Amino acid sequence: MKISSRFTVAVHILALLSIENEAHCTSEWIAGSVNTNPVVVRRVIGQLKKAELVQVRPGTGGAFLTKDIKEITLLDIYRAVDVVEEGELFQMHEHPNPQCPVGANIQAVLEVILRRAQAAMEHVLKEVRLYDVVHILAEKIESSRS
Amino acid sequence: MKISSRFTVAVHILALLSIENEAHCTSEWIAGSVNTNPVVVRRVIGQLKKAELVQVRPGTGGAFLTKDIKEITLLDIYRAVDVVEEGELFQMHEHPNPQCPVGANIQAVLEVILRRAQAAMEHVLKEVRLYDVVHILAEKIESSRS
DNA sequence: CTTGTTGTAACTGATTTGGTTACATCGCTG
DNA sequence: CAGCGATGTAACCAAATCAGTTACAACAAG
Repeated sequence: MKISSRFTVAVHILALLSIENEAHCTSEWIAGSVNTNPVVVRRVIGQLKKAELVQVRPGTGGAFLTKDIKEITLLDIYRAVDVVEEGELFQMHEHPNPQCPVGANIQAVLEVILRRAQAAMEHVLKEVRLYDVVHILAEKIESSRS
Repeated sequence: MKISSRFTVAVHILALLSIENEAHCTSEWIAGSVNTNPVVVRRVIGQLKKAELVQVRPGTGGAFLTKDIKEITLLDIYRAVDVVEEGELFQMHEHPNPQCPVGANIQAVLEVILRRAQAAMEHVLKEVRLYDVVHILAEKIESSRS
């Protein structure tokens, strides 16, 4: 089971908006970079708009960032695209037998541990800013140009 | 997107085998505690067998642990049930445009970061032994008995 | 030989995902 | 003011995955 590519696509889009900030970034153009369908891009951008990370010029089109890339963490993006419910990365089996001592208590025990595991993962995302991604990306682009 | 309940079910099963180690633990009996179908239990036990965490008495049936519960970590169980491929918790979108500088490089940049995030999560699982789960569980059972 | 259990295959319905078509809406521009 | 290009959204689809279920051959013990 994998976390939906919506998340990595969203990071791709935002990095693109940052690096190509002069361009007219239409959904079709972005879709060309991601290699997907423009509607998929618009759906993701819709979620990023709700999270107030981007705006779209009405009528003429084209998306752009609304925040400093130092102010956006990967966790913000991850939350924006709603790819994992808060505290529910791990699925529990519903209704274990309350008559069984193990069944009655296992969920509570696991919940604490698994939330901690999920939090550790999300903590890493929180520590990485879009700025860092763009920065590393720009370095790679620069060095591959030579 | 959630990680399959196979994992939490597997932990439930192993904790049960440890706590009720005198009982004749058939798949049907275990299914009664988990509240699922015996075949689901057998499937999970099949994976736990491959990982050499349990054995099943042939013919007469009944599963039992083959290791000390201090020697089994939640990560071992998580790997046994094969619920997330190694290093692939996050799905990337295939074939971003190599002509686009961002498309050509974004994957490599993200991979490093996302592997780190996944590793952080799995590290927490590695630090928790089945022993710890059983221990907390036994405490809860004891206190709820009063 | 009968009984109880396992291992496995096969099928199901539900859910999610990503892709696609279609279309109303809205600014810009000629 | 009419046409063009872009957006937002609904609707539908195929593929994948899950968990549940039925069915059955194999096996050990009594």
